[in-house]
Amino acid sequence: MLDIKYLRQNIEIVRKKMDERGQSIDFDRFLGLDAKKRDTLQLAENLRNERNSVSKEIGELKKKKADASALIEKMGNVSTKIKEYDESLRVLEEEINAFVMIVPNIQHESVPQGKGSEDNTVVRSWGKKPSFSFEPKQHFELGESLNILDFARGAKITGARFTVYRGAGAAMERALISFMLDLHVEKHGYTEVLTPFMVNAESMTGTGQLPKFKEDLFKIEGMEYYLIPTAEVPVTNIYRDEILEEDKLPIYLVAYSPCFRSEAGSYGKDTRGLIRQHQFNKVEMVKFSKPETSYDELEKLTANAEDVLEKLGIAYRTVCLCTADLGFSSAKTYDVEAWMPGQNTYREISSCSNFDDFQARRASIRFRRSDGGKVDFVHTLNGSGLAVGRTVVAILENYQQADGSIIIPEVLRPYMRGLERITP
RNA sequence: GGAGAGAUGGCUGAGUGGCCGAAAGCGAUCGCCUGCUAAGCGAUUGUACGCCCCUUAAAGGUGUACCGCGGGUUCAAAUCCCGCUCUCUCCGCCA
Repeated sequence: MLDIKYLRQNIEIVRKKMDERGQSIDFDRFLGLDAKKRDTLQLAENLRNERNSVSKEIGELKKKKADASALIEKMGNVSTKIKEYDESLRVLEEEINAFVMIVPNIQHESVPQGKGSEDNTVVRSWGKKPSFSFEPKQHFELGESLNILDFARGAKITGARFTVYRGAGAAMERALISFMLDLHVEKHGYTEVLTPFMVNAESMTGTGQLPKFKEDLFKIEGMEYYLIPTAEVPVTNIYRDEILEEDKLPIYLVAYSPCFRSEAGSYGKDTRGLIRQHQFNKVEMVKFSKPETSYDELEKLTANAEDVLEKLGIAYRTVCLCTADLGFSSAKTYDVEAWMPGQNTYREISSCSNFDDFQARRASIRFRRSDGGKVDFVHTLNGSGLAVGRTVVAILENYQQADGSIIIPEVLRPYMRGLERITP
């Protein structure tokens, strides 16, 4: 969420920024609520002040066995009035809170303006797209004919958008998870964490999934627990409601987790294959940074994601999302898109974002500056490193051979008992 | 699942209705002392929000709230009552 004080004082800037994002938000209503709240707060606090001092007098009178009944009666009325003010404050605060919770983040000045994904700008590309002497197949055809992906049985066991992996397919998924974790830990300086895969409502609110995106989540029946849509949620919330020491920053964490998404609103999209599943695996990088270095950290984080594809030898391009395509909580996002020959297109395989202090304010993650002891919000960042299922897709499609077999990228072989090729 | 105990500041820990935003100790910061270190002495040491001051911010002043969370009783709640959450111990069950 945005800083209410900042919002109050810079309303025109925020209005303009939200226009650029294609958001129409009733800021006048907010200003009215905010002014009314502060007036009411002032009245309530003045009464409390009176009650506090008179109550002290009453205590002293009683100690001297003097009569205090007049004061007690008067304070009874004051207390009733305080309760009334408190009630209207509660209502006002609820409305203000509901308002600020659905206002998106303010984009960084370097974010390109645009009206849709066609306005995202390509910032770089890497690698050579493979050329084939045959018509390259899509991953689901390859996976089914090699008997390593079983969509029909996934659908039988659970339903649409669930898949059974078998043999070398299952092994490749697991190998990728280990390979990615090892790379980020050994080469990029991250600490591995393994977190709960269900979280409570506070955690979902902290990272911005709640209250606005409830319909995208799976909720546990009868409990206030949700299945995580990304490890970003539990990992970022590790430090919720904490004040960190400046010398601990930046903190780099990397986590594997399955991700659960309802994919409401994407019916009919990517219905075949692994691209869009209700449950998929992901390795996620999360950073907690000082504000002054967070944009450098974003560049490094994105490079860390790209490094996975470079090690696997898969061509990619990196795009900077424009104002219209930016996620709710993000101030700036790079998507890394892997080349998928079977689909003859680039597909998103990682999304790396800087949230500035937007999540940190919601989740109350702060740090104490070592000079002066001032407490500030940290900046949080995260990025996929990478989406594992989509990486399997990229490998199958890029490394397919004329005979339908798949060459396994060299870096992955030690994680797959030395297997070099998947054959029918 | 059953029974019991507990939750106070960075940490330990006192506090059963007003003198408590909270003793004491530890830690930390600054200063003094000392050839250095240690010891010793003194001071400071939570967060949030409102208002004043101010061009803004900071600093400063002032008010309010916060003793796990949410309600209640009372002129007045860390303290009494109710509900919840979490932690610990014992029993049961269990990978």
